[in-house]
Amino acid sequence: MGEDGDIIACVIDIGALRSLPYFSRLKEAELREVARLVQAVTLTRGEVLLTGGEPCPGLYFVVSGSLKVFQVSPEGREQVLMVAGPGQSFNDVPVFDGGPNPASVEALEPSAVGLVPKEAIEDLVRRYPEVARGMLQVFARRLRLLVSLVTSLSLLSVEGRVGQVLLTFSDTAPQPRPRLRVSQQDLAAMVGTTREVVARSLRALEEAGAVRRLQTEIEVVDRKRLAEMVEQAFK
Amino acid sequence: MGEDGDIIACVIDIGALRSLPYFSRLKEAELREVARLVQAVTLTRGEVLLTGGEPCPGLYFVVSGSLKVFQVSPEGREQVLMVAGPGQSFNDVPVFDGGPNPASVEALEPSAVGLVPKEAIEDLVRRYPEVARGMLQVFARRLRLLVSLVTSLSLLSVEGRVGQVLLTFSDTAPQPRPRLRVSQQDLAAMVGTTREVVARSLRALEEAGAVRRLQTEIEVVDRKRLAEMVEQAFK
DNA sequence: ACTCAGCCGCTACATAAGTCACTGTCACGC
DNA sequence: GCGTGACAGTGACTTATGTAGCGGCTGAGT
Repeated sequence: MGEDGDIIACVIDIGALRSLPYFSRLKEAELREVARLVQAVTLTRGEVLLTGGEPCPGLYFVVSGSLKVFQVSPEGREQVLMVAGPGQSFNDVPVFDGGPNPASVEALEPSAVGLVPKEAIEDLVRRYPEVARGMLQVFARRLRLLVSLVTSLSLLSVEGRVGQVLLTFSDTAPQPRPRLRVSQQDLAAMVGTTREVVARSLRALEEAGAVRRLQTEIEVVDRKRLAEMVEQAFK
Repeated sequence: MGEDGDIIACVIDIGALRSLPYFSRLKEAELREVARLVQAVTLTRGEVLLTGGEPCPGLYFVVSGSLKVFQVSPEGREQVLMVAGPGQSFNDVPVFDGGPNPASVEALEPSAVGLVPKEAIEDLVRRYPEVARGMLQVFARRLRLLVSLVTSLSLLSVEGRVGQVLLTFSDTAPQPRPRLRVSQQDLAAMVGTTREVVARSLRALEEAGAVRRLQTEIEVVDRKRLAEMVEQAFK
C-alpha cells in the first residue's frame, strides 16, 4: 500500500519554502531554521497520503506534482475539495483547531510534498506575526473558494459546474487554446457527480461549440460561449 | 428600505466583546480600546445588512438575535452559508483578502450587531499575536463547517441533508424534546433546495418516526432514528 | 504481438428532485 | 365579521440526474 509514502532525508529547498505564502515574509536565516524541521515525502500516482478522520501529523505543502483533497461517501462516491499544486498547502485546518484530518489526500501524479510538524507551526505563529498574517490570508482565500464551491453545487446544474471548472482552469492556463488533462472520473468528483453525467455535459458543451473533446483532454475552444453556457445553467 | 440599518451611538458592552473568540484573550484596557472603535447596528426582521459583491466595510459580530449569510442565484434561489448567532462573527473573510463581501446577510429576527472597521482589525492583528491566533482558530472552524456543507450537498440526498440540519440543531438545544423554529423556506435555503421538497422530506422523516411536524415548528422525537435515516441517505 | 487495465462514448432505463397549481390554516388589521 | 398575507400540505407532472450495460480505443507490460 505504501501508506505513508517514502520519507527522504531533509532535502527541502529554501526556495520552495519561500514560494509559500506562509513563509514568503521570513528572512533567510529564519527560512533555514524552518527548513530543518521539514520532512520531504515523495508519492507515486494514486498513492494515498492522508485519510480523513485520522489524527493530524501536521501541515503539508506541494513541492512538485499535484494532489486531490477529497471526501468519500460510504458508497464510494468522492467529492474533491481542492486540487493542490506546487506552492499550495493543505491539511492546515486541523493544525489550528486540533481536530482530525478533515479529508483524504491522494496524489494525482508523481509528486513531492513537504511536511511541517504541528508543533513547529504553532511555534512559528507565536514568534512571527508575519507568518500569522500569511496564514490568515491563505485561509481567507480558501474560505472564498469553498463558498463558491458550495454555491455552485447548490445553484448550478451539473453542466454549469463542469463549465465553471473549465473556465477557471482556462484562466490559469493562458495559452491560446487551453487544454485540460483530467480524467472524467476526477472531473466528476470535482463537480460532485458521476462520470457518465460529466460525459453528457461535455457532449452538450461540445455541441454548443464551447469546447472540444480530444482523447483524454478537453480543449476550451470558445471561452465566451462557455461563460454564457454557465450563466444559463443557474437554477 | 432601511439599507444600512440604524447606527446607534457606541454602546457596545465590553462583555459582548470578551465573548468573541477573537478578543477573549485581550486584557481589560485593550478591550476598552477596541470597544471605542466598534459601531453598533440594530436590524428588524428581514432587514438586509450586507449585499454580496459590494465593498467590505469591516467585520461584524452578533450581539443578539440571529442572521443568515447566503448567496442568491439570478433566478432568486438562495443558499445559506451560515446562520450567525450571538458571539459569532461574519464577513471576516474580505477583511483579510481585500475582496468584496462574499455573501449577503439578512436578519432572521430583530437583531443587534457590532461592526469593527477593517483598519482596526488589521491593526489589532499586527499588535496582538493572541488576536491572530484567535482568528486562525475561528477560520479553521469555519473551514471545517464549509467542508461538511460541501460534502453533504454532494454526497447526501435532500432528505439526508434536512435530517442533518435537524440533528446538528438538536445538539445545540439539549432539551428532552428539541424543537426547531424555521420556516420551510429558510430550511430549503439551508439545504439547497425548494420548499416543496423540504415538505416532502419532512413528511418522510415523520412517517419514519424520527420527527414530528407542528404548525411552524419541527420536533425531534427520536434522535437515534433520525441519525439512522441520515446514514441511509448517502449516495 | 498479445492481454489487460483504464478511460471514454453511448443508449436505455429508473428515480430523485424540481415545478405547478391548488387548498387549508393561522394571525393580523380593518 | 371579512379580507389579506405568510406559511404549510399535497397530488400530478416534467426534467435533471443517476444507473446499468456494452463496446471500443489506447498505452503499458509480458
